[in-house]
Amino acid sequence: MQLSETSRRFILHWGEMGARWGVNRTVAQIHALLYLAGTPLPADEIADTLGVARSNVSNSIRELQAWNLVKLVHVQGDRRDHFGTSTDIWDLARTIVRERKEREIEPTIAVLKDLLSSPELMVDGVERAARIREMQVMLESLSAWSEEMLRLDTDTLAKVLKLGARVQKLIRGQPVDGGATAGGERVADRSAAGP
Amino acid sequence: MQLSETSRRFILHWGEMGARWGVNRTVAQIHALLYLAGTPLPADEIADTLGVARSNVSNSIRELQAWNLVKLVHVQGDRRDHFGTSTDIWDLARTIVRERKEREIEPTIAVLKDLLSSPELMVDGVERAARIREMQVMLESLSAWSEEMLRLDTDTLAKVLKLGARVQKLIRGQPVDGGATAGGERVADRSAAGP
DNA sequence: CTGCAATTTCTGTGAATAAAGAAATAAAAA
DNA sequence: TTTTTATTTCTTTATTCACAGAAATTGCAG
Repeated sequence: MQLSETSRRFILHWGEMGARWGVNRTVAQIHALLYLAGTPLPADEIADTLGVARSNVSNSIRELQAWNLVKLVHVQGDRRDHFGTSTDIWDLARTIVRERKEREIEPTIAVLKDLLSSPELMVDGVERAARIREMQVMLESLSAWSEEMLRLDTDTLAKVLKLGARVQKLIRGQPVDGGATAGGERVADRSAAGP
Repeated sequence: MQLSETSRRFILHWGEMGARWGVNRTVAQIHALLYLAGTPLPADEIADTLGVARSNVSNSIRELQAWNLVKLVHVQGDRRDHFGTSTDIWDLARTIVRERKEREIEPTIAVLKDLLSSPELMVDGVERAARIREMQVMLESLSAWSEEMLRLDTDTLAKVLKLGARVQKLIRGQPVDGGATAGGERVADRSAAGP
């Protein structure tokens, strides 16, 4: 496929962004290309268009499929596999958030819980244990919150975002529930956070 | 400093997580150590504790300072520089989000805007242009939303998270404003997003 | 069942990144 | 001012990662 200068720049930038967020540059570029194309593409065309090796595309596609970002599609009258991604950007965002949550946040919460249940936890003193606990509580909060957000359809999600921080006005002085607020018990000096 | 098994595991895991999100492993480990320690530490002690070169610590600290995560502190009766981080986990989360937003989201929005203002934009057809635009709109929404969230203090933020998706009930059928919802005009086939 | 086309897996190479050590600089005490 | 200690910067080495090409496998068609 022949790429316009605009498409080329878009793909290049997206590859760069991916790299900064721990995603392989080529993987990100391929996804950007499929998003822009809007229609499923065969692997060799992807390779040609981006100027990377066919095998590289194969592995990158496998990665994207593992992330549920790309699906195998068959096209009438063509033996080759075609690969496509959703053209709904909110769909894609949801998928990425969901996957990162499952692969990274949840396992981290599990590790923290494990550390907190260890019998030798207090060797370092209660303050350090409390900090590990605070981190766990925070990640749990974010996890539960994103879980709920992921269930919303695109239009509702967009509205919630638009409402933004104005939500706080609905909360002010109006307790959400009786539990302790996350990050409530702060420990240790804050000298390092000074101006 | 002597590390307990718990602390060691915490730091190792955090380094691993950092790596997955595009942060240098040592940089993440140093930050984890400072968070756990709760008190500012001199560079050589960090190097000893983590078993990395003194120069490596120097460079990593510089990086953490650039991220506004670590501050230089002076300790009475000690010539050496000490480095500390906030022990408020929500503080840290806010800082990380703010920095990533400024370094990566905002510049990306700028690039997309630039692409969209290019005279040769329509070379690829209106559908591709529309997809780039949708991405820009989404990032703008997220940016504006996070901007507002970052202003909230820890307690309010925790409450907003607890409220979670229940916010939607407040919205249902009750338009937030008159503008078009983000991601509204979907284009191209969705064949790739099948079951 | 044979042969071609498509695709994946494996392996070696090159590039980018990270880290160590050496050298240079800066700062403070004697 | 000299000496010692702390810190950074620069250079070299090592490790990791990405990628290409070759080899192997799969699957369809004749």
